[in-house]
Order: sequence, then C-alpha cells, then structure tokens
Amino acid sequence: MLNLLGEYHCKADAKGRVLFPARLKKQLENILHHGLVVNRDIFTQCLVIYPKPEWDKVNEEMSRLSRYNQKHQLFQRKFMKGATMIDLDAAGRMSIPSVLLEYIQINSKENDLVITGLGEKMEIWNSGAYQNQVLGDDMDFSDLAEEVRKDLDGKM
Amino acid sequence: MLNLLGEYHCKADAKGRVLFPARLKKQLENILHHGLVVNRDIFTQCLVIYPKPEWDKVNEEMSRLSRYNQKHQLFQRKFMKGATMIDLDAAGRMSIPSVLLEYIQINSKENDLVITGLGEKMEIWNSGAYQNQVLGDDMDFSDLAEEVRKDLDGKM
DNA sequence: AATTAATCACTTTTTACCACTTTTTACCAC
DNA sequence: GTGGTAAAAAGTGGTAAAAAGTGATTAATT
Repeated sequence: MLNLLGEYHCKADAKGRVLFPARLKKQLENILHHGLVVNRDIFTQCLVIYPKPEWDKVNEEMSRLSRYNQKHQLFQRKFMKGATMIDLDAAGRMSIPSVLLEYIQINSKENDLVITGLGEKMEIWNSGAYQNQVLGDDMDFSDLAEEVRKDLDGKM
Repeated sequence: MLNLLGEYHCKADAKGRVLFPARLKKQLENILHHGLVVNRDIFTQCLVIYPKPEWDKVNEEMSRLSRYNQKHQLFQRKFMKGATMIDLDAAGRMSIPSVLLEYIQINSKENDLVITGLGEKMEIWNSGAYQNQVLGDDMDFSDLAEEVRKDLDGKM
C-alpha cells in the first residue's frame, strides 16, 4: 500500500517548472511512469498531486455521481476543476500549469515551495504558507483528534 | 510488546547524520531492519521516531480518513507532515532530514542531542532543550498526574 | 574490544541559467 | 471576415556550478 512520506523544499524555475524530489521519485518508482495528476485542494490553498493510479480511483468515485443531480454535478466540478495530467520531462521536472501555481501564490519572485508526502497523495505548498498553517499553533489539536476519533469509531 | 528504554546522548555530524545508539539497536534487533520513521512531535519541539511496524499502525488509521472531510484532512496533515522514512546506513547512522533537525534547533554548531526510549517510540531532543523541559521544574507534576489518572480511569 | 566521533573524498541532487522552439496575441492588408 | 505576418509570451531542452547527501577510513573515547 502506498505510503508517501517526507517533506521536500524546492523551487519553481522562471517558467514554473519544479524538479520532482529524488526521494519521492524513489518511493514512486513503480508507478511514476504512469504520470501524475495535479489539482487545487478543495479546502486549503495548496495543490494536491495524485499518482495517476490513485487519481483513477478518485475518478471512479466521481463517475458514480449522477449526471442529473445538481448537487452531484456541483461537487464534481468543485473537486475536479483544474485537474491536470503532468509527466516529468527528461530532467525530472514537472511543469505545473500557471493557473495552479497562482492559486498557491507562486510566481517568479515567490518561488519557494514545499512538497509533502501524505500516504497516497502529495501536497504542494507555498513555503511561507506551509510554515504558518501547518507548523503553526497546535493548541486545538487534541480537540481535532478527538473529533476525528469519534468519526472513525462511528463508522468508516 | 515493545518497551524501549534509556536515554542516550549523541551528536549529529556536519551532514546531519546521527549514529544510532548501540543499546537501542539491541532493543530493536528484530524490527530495526524494517526501518524507522521520524517526525516532528505535535506538541513539543522534539522529534519522534517510530519503528516502521509501529508507524504502519498509524498509517493504517490514517488511510481510513475521508478525502472529502475537511477535518480529517487537517488532522492527517498535522499528524503526518514531515514524517520521513529512514534506514540506517552501513555504519549504523541515520540521516535525519535537515528540515527536521532545524525544528529542534540542531545544526553544525549546535549538534548535541538526546535520544530517549519511550515504550513503543523514541524521541530526539536538542540536548539543551531536554535539560530544561524534561529535567526542569516539576512543581505541577502532581496535578498533571492526577489529571491523567482521571482520564485513564474514565476510559481507555 | 567495542562504541562513538571526526574527517575526507566522492556521488547525486538541486539550482540557476541560457538557447531554442512552439504557441499565442496583436495588428494590418486584402 | 479572412489570411498573413511580426512580436511577444509561453513552453522545452540542456548544462555548469553549487549544494546536499553518501561511503569509507581514521582517530578518540569508554
């Protein structure tokens, strides 16, 4: 089972290309050649990268939605809008669409970013935002954990 | 059941590598070859090391979280951010990612650290911080103990 | 003797550029 | 409106130098 790990600090070049971290490459060696899918995260100002096989699962879930149900369509649109298939070039770089980079406030001046492995997916963050949001205060983490634990106990 | 013990003082070399204490190695002899996972502690400025099998349990729980639930995602991110798989090299050293060493204020000048065994996991501390926090004031320990005792009686 | 620390040489990865190609945009003539 | 062209922008590919990571050996300490 896929268990992507690690936190990698890297940079976008002037053209919005990001060298895919070598360590992540190793963790994905069997499936990286299938490509990756990048998209905006629904809840947070970061991007999500799925290895193609993972994205296929997501897509499969989406395909079960009803074409004739407005809410389903809205949900699908929110979740999938902007999703883009990307491959690594010969030098191991991924070319991330500029609209997605803009979403996380990355440009030719602000070009430090963080890629993190999170099990079956990865996330791309603006370096500054990562410091604030993710490494920020964890006063309420116990409460959060408790709520999540209830969900897990409840079902799933 | 795993019961790691002891307090070990060691040093990071110029490249951020730490020789894994021989005594801990002995305590882990059957499972060390599966590797280790290091991460930031959520509440305190120290690192946590899980033997891989322990981490797998954590990961299994994480995989039950919902991709479409904001709190679940937040929880996963807070908990897994930065977690990194490490193996010991031929000399028995673990190469700890520099971002994690920075978190506990370890660098080429400040390179003294303490590794402690805590049952099923270990912790890595900046030596100075360890003196202060762990050996520091214990005025309120009785209160703490009392609160924890209530939690334990209550459930768990 | 075994464990830990320090050092050096070497390899891989990452960054920062440069040169070139393709695509898009803007403008003008027909 | 259609077609053409030039300029601008965006996208690709490649490489040298810097930085980071790795392996191996020697020295010091317990």
